[in-house]
Amino acid sequence: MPELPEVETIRRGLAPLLSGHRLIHVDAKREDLRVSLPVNFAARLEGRRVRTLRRRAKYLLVDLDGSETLIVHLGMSGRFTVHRRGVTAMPGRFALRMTSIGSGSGKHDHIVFETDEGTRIVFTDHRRFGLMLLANTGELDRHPLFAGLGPEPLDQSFTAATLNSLLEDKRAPIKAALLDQRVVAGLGNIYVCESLFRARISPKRRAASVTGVRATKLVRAIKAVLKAALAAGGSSLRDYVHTDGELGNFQHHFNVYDREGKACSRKGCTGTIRRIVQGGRSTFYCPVCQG
DNA sequence: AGGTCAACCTGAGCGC
DNA sequence: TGCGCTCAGGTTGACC
Repeated sequence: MPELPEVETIRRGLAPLLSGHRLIHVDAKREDLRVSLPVNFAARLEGRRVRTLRRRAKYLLVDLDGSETLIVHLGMSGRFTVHRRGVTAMPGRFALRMTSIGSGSGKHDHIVFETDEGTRIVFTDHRRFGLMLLANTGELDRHPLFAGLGPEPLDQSFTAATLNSLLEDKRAPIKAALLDQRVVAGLGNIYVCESLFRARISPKRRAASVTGVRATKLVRAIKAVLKAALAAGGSSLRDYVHTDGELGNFQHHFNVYDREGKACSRKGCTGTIRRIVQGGRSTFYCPVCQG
């Protein structure tokens, strides 16, 4: 599930449960995620108080007292489930499952956090492409995971001029360039496809040729798509269908993603959504709108 | 140097 | 019911 809108939705959902609270117990049932957990991971977290939750690109950053930050990446299948005593729902929408049963004993439940309120937050990741690391809060910008990241697409500083300078000289197709986290940080396959559709730019177009009005439209489209997805609480796909809490519903607003063979949704367009493979990943687009 | 692709891992869905 | 194949929201390291 996790591109920028999903990670941000999770951040907003977890923040009130974690900020200002102490981690009383941490249970690392499995250490071999994409990167092995730091040594003594659980022991290093137990007793620490959470200051704030931030997000950079698709990373969730949990600032702890003692100037350390827990870095979390959800990979392809990572998710958090919240279990509160007797509580089965929370206001608002997030891509979190709220339940009072079955806490943390599933086959792919890898890490369980318990706070001083008795809230249990379970990290589940069946493909184990996610990661959790610890780093000094003050040195995050220089951390190898963050040093090369491009701008946040929702920042004011992300403009057509910014995008232009990032794309010049790039011979790769615009689709591949936008997936490159060094160009823009936080976009994934869904929102790249949706943004290119909204800007009516062919995914096959050479990145360096996206200039002028095209760059302006693309930047606007990226921001609009991300904001709409955020307002919907992100997208919930596939393995999320069995969840029993409030979930994001942006998947119902997809114009191209996973819509191969379906009619283009743009009014008056008679095109059919096509699926092609670029860089080993599916691209969905309307050959009429995005010719 | 930059671009492309396989690999990491597990499960779901499909055709037979 | 089961086998074999393809595909999945991401990232990275090896290769041209």
